Amino acid sequence: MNSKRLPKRSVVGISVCAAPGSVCTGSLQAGTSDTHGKAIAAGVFEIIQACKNDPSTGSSFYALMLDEGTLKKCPTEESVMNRADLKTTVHGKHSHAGLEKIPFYYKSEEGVPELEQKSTLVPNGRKLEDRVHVDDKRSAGRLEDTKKDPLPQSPAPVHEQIRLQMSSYIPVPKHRRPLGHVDMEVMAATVLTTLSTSPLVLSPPSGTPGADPCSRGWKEALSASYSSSTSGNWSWDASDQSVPSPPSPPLPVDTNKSFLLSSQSDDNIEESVTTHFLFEDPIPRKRKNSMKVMFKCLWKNCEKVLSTSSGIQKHVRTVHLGRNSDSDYSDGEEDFYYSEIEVNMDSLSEGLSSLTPTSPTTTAPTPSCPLRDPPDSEPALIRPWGGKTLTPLSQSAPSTLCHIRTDHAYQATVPVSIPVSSKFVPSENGISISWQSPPVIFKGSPGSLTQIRTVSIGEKRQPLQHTTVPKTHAALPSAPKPATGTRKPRGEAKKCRKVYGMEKRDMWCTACRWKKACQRFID
DNA sequence: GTTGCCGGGTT
DNA sequence: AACCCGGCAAC
Repeated sequence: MNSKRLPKRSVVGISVCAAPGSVCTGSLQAGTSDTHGKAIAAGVFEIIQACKNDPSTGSSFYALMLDEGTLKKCPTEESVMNRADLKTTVHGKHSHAGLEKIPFYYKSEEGVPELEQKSTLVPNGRKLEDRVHVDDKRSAGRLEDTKKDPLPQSPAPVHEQIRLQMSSYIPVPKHRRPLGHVDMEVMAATVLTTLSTSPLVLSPPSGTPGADPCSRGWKEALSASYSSSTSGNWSWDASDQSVPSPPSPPLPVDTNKSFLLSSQSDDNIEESVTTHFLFEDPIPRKRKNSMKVMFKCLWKNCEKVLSTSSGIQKHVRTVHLGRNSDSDYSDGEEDFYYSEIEVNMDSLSEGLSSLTPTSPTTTAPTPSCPLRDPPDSEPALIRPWGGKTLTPLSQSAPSTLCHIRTDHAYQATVPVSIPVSSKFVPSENGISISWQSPPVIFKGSPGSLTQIRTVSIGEKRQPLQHTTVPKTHAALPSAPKPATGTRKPRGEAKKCRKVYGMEKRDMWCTACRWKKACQRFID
């Protein structure tokens, strides 16, 4: 993928696995073609609504729903595994590593399918791409064996074959209109609810070896997807070394989102909730604690943050993608250009509360990274703390936070008060926040956040070395500033006035000369 | 009273 | 943005 803008995606697959006795759902969607453009099961779309293990029989049940609305029940995982139209495998005896990330199949704009496998956990030492190919070949071969039809050209035969292969299925009226994704999710929720009431679910057995890794894998997959969707840096998990350099803006693809991406609906919040419900994601509970999910535009130099995904989608679609603002049509491409972030609303409100006329920081300009040296009015004075050189990287990244430790930097506040420098603008799409900081995940209690300032010890100060702000630095939404309206306590360090005296006022730092907070002897 | 510095004004 | 200063609050 060399292009910065990823091709449109049409299909996303998500693996599904379940702990013994547990329930999980996900979508498993057969693509229209494999990585070589070979058509397999074109048009077949199905979702594994749920699966659970039956320890008494050792088998698993899979509830499958085909795109025409047929709900099927597969008594064994093999019956799922052997499905010719499945591009990916559900957990099985041969994938005991448990965690599999299913490749994301993107359909490029040229119509040439591409495999965008971003993250691969190799269960059996095999690359997942290889695995997919093998599976595809195996599937194709099975088709050939059974039907003597080398390449099924239409979905209909495949469907028929699926029906033949299924040991049982739950019939659904065929004349039913094709399900929308929301309907599918509702149905999935229904299935989930049904299954979750099973005693097997309520008292999961302690471990069938074959299924246990699945549970772990599922949890890990969830965890990985969540972390990747909220970490703010768009690196994949540690096992993922095959990620190409991310496009600009980075690609926020995670499992959950991939699940959602199959939908063209604008109402992704509801979907998200549904998804969380379906996945029994602990995230909502976590977020109850004043954590609000915001959606941040990842477009370069765009810091737009909206409270709703539809809003950010519309923003991306209209502002960056140049789509018609009237049209709600979404091909999902916008999803690449925004990410989900968590905002600690407590911190935010705290920051907002400081946006009062009495706030001493409201006029704080956005931290910037001036490359130039400040005009040095004191050539004889050694100032190791001033005039540091910034790397080109820090220049090119406007959102990169930089410490400014020049004598003129008194106006540049320490970049910690993100909410303070935020603009909180209500909009029709929800709350819009614009800030000049990188995507930040606010985690942990605000009380644990401390304002980081360069510590000076007397006049022997080390050159500023942590130009690149540590990650923890960015996670300082609301440095516990003194209560709004109160002054910053007077520092302990001597200031230029005391050090140099009035007679050497020209040796003072500029801030001191201007009766600003001393920048040379920072507390 | 001294000192630090915020807020605001001027250039 | 750089510069300046009134005024406030902590010492």
